[in-house]
Amino acid sequence: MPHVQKEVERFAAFLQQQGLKLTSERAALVREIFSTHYHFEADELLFKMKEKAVKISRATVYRTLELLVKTGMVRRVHLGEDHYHYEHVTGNSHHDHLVCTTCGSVIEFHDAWLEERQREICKKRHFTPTFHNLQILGVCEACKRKGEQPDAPDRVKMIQVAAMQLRK
Amino acid sequence: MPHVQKEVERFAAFLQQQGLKLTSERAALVREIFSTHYHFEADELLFKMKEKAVKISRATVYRTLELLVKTGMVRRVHLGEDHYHYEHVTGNSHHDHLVCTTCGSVIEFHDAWLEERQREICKKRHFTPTFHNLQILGVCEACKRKGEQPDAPDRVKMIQVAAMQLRK
DNA sequence: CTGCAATTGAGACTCAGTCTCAATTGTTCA
DNA sequence: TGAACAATTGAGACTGAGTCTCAATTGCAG
Repeated sequence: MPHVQKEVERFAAFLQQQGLKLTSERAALVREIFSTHYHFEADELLFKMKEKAVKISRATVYRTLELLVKTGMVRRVHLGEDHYHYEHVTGNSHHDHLVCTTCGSVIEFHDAWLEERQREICKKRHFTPTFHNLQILGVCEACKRKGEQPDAPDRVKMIQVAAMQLRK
Repeated sequence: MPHVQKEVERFAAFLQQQGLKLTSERAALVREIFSTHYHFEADELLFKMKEKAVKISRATVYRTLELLVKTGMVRRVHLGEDHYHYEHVTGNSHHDHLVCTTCGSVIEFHDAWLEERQREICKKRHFTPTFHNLQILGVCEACKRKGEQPDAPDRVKMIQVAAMQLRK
């Protein structure tokens, strides 16, 4: 990922401008976040850092995510029915999510028409939108084809278990 | 609210059909839920029942909400950036939400065009939708007019405090 | 190189929500 | 009507994501 360094610099610039410091922990987190494509959870990030033997505390992970959300480099999203997920924001535009309730996979999509219509709805109600969040829950093609197979051991659950053990 | 009794009966029918029982606690909760219009939180409901001197435990509140969600009489929604909220479902159709991030007020809306477009998007991706959740966050007309006033003590926070004290 | 504000880690804490289990209650059937 | 028994309840322990505190550490401006 050649862009990662650029993202670190973007964050550094923001920090400086706010009178904040670019610490090694913050840089490491940004590098990690921007070198993967997937949506992630805070604990999952914590876990990955431990795996790489980069020691960063839970508190710092959350604090850094908060800063990144403030800069707009990371977005907090609801997926499915659970707690928060995060996704990094690169130049590319806003998108929404199709979430498979069987396997947890996420398909991103963007639809200009949908966005435009939302703007119209807001205008009609004299509401000034700043952000929106649309998830469509359902069943993805692969799961539908597989039919009612017993729940596969899924990635999310495995991560949770791993994170729990770490916590000790 | 003359409809409330009808809702209790609807729930009773569902329970019977599942071999479950209509207890006084369940009936009281349904009556409470369907005699208010607003979105509510589980703890808020618990609090209201205590206020009315109807003793119902936290566990029962959550268990009953779960049943009501299963019947489709109540819907679980994300509003703003927090935990869950619930809303009762009467005959009327699905709707989405405009959520004011300043005062927490919620405007419901329904737009057939939006819904139709979503169906098309799903079809194109071979995704079988079962449900969706759209919130548009922003600033409502009243708050915009008031400008940048210091945060008013809001309803949500008050309820949380009250609920916390109860918990003891 | 120094000084100091910003930052960190460890772990206590919060809070919504879940689970357990003994005691209670609604319903079915005689 | 009443016995029998499964479903339900309440109290409180527990969980897990996220927040807070504070002493020790670190980045950076001068």
